[in-house]
Amino acid sequence: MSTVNFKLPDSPESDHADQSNFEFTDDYFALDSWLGDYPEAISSGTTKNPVNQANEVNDFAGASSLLQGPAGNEESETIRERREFKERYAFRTKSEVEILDDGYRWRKYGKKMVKNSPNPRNYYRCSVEGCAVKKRVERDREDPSFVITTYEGIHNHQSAS
DNA sequence: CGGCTTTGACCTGCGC
DNA sequence: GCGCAGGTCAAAGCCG
Repeated sequence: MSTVNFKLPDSPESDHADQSNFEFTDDYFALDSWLGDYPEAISSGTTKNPVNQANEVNDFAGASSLLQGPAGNEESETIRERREFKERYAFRTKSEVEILDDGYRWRKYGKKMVKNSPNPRNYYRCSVEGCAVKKRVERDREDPSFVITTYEGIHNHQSAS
C-alpha cells in the first residue's frame, strides 16, 4: 500500500541498479516495540503483527532524522530521553544484498548464527572514530528475500562517502 | 600499504 | 553452578 521510496545518497561508485532498490514496503516497521525492548508498549496492546504497524510512515520520518544525526540539538531532552532506551531502529528491506549503502561506512566485526533463524546475523560498526553507531543485519527467517537491518545509536558526524 | 573481512574464541547475562 | 545464546574481540589474511 504505502510504499516509501527511500532515495539514498548514492555514492559515485555504487551506481549499480542493485543498490537502488532500497525501499520500504508495507512490511517495514520500526522494531522499537517489535524487539520486545519495551514491555510497556507490548503490554499496552502493541502486537508483533507487522501489518499493524504498516502505516506508521510518520514514525519512520522521525527515525530517519535520528539516523541522519541531530542537527545541533544533541542535548535536546527528547533525544536524551531516548538515549536511556538506546536508540534502536530496524527496517525490513527487500533486497538481494545485505550490504546496503546508506551513506555511511561500516566495518564488519562479527557474525553469529542465531537460534531462531537458519541465517547468520552480521554485526557492523560505523568506521568513523568516535561514532559508536552499530548495525545488525540479518535475513528474514521466513522470507530470505528480505533483509532486516537494525540500527543502534546515532551518528555524530556527517555521512562520509 | 591501509582498511576491511573473516572466523573462532572469549565474555556476559540469564534461565534452569 | 552450569550451559546456552547473543554480542564482541582480535589475529590473520584478503583486496583495492
